[in-house]
Amino acid sequence: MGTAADSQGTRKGHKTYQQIIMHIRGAISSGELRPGDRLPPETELARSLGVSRPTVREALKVLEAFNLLESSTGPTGGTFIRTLSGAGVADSLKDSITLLLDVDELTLEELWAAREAIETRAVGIAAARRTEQDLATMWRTIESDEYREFDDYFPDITFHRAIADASGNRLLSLFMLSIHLTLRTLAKRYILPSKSKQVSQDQHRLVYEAILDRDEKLAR
Amino acid sequence: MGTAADSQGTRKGHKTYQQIIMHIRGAISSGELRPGDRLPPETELARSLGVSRPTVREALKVLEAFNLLESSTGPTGGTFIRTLSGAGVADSLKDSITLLLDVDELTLEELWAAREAIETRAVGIAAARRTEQDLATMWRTIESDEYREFDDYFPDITFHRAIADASGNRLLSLFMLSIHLTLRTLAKRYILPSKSKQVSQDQHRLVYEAILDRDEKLAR
DNA sequence: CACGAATATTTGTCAAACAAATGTCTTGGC
DNA sequence: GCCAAGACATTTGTTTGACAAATATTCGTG
Repeated sequence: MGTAADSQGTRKGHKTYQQIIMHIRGAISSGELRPGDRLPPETELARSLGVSRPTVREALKVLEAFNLLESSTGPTGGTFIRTLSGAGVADSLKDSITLLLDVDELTLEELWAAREAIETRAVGIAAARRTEQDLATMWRTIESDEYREFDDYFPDITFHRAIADASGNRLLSLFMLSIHLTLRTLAKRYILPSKSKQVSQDQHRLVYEAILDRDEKLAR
Repeated sequence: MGTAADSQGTRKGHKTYQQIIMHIRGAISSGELRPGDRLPPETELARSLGVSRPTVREALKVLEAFNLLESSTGPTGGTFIRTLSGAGVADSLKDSITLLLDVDELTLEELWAAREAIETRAVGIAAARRTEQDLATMWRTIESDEYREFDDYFPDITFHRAIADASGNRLLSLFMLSIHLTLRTLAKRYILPSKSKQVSQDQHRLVYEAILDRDEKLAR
């Protein structure tokens, strides 16, 4: 068996609501259910699955919490398959990382070091495979007005995301984004001393130019 | 607002069951509820919160799916706070990554490249700050019989985890573990051509000796 | 003393209903 | 004919009450 209990009861699932979770999850994995698709109403789902509505709902609420479904009321409402995105996963991951920090299963130093480690690699990869479009995006984030107004706490995020995206690796981007979201969450709790925006911006321009020159070492 | 919808309704929570999720989650974050603690029975919880039991259950099932709670029946049973661990988060993350792969929001190449990127950094950090105990653990994984019997598909996992652990960064370890769990899951689906175990083992010994010598470049 | 059955407790599931939200349709007025 | 306001229909959200299943404890009996 796995080192930890399998989340979502993906393995055993002898409980009814877990079987339903597996069922719907599998349908999404196989492409049988695609983003935008609408599930039958809960009562009908319950009937067709041969279970009661509360049991169906327990399953739906779990899948909803994992950003796989979304529900709304009304005639045009219902339960819909969400568009799966790294951003959604990163947001969930942010919650988990925040919790680990809260219970001291992780330190702020480790979080920061991980950010540095991943970003360093991402910059290296980005420098090697950058495209004109990536450069344009990065340049825009440095120049734009929106850049400064984006977030009082971490205006950096947009820029760092651009770097991660330029690496062309969506998993690294996901990890980076989750770390940044966590930092932003922390910043909202304890008002961190805001770094000088101008200094930050200058540093960004240096990194940008290094990537422009494909100079991996300098970029790091 | 956030770039993506906040998972678990952490933000708004105008739906009752989401408020309960927030409530319990907050109690765990603040340390009010600690691992091993037992929640009141569902009926009593419902009464004290002023809601119905199905509503309470929808919240509990979500928290259970996130590996924060576990339930069992019987007099000694009930709902308990789980010990939060990176392993649990990594396991959940594995499910999400697997789903992203299924719907082509991620490629196997990106997964593999991310593993390489993170591990490379982890090895570098590990080489710089390795302890005798870390070395002992790594050596044991190379030598032990258990090492070979651990998993038919990826006996590497134990060794790679030892590397990540030696980096002293639990977040990097978490990321690494989630990637390895994903690979193992994929390996179980499609029986991958098994790499030569002896070759793999020899490579591991080389990495080990490099870390022993604190030679960062060679380790990479 | 040992062992099995009754028992108590807690989660798991079911059933039927009402409340809230939200489009759609109808109807009345102009 | 057109438009707006209210009635209506549909779907999720929530409540109530009950029964089933699992399981540790207790009690009774050999």
